[in-house]
Amino acid sequence: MGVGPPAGCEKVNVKKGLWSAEEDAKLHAYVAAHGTGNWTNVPKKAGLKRCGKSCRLRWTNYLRPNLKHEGFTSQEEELIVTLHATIGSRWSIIANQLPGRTDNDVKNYWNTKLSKKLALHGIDPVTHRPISEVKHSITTLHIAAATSTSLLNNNNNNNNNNNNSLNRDLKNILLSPSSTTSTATLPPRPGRLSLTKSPPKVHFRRRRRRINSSGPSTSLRTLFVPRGAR
DNA sequence: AATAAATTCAACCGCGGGACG
DNA sequence: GCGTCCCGCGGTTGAATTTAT
Repeated sequence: MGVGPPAGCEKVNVKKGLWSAEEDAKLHAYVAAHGTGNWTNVPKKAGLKRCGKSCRLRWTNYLRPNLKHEGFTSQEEELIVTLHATIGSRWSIIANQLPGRTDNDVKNYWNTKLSKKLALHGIDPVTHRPISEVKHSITTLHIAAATSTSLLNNNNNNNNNNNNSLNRDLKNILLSPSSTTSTATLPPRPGRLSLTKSPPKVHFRRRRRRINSSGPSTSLRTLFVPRGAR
């Protein structure tokens, strides 16, 4: 898995980069005639020098009908912030709540606008807590790190066993520069799934179900089901 | 007007995981 | 159970565009 390029993407003459209007028209015409499904074969059948993955992305993020291409409304903004505070960067789930928006749209909008907007208002965009509160947590963490370092140094004197690497890793986590700018090592906030960039996927897992549609092809539906459920 | 810096966003990448033979 | 195919996701990149100097 994940070894080498996806099928159809290994050719040297496969085009990359921005799509031309002509390519868009070809893809649009193909999907209109045959529907979506098995993207691997789409480039060949549609007469495109692209890999299937690129075609799928172009379709889902840009050409698909009913997509909104105008700016986000304040209501949409509010919903994104609320959902991000609850479930973190699960862009596809957030986008599902916003008709006409793609996960890529939402992700880009968050990264370029909303996170900065929140920071401007003194809200940490990762934790959604006031930045002053987060800074206090970081200071506390630094004190804890210093204490840990001191303890580790004492315990490791004349001791060259396997625990050294374990302690070194612990030190690295506690003392890493990222811990001063990120809350990844802070304890989870009650009522939230996680504080990390990608909340742990213990609550949901993606399941795809092949469904028979009335259209010219079958397609897959993504479902989110609790872990352990079949 | 020139150009450097910042911003935007479409597209790419790598990976996880379901379907299926 | 295993291997392969394929799709979808989140993170990242970089070209195009805009803004600042």
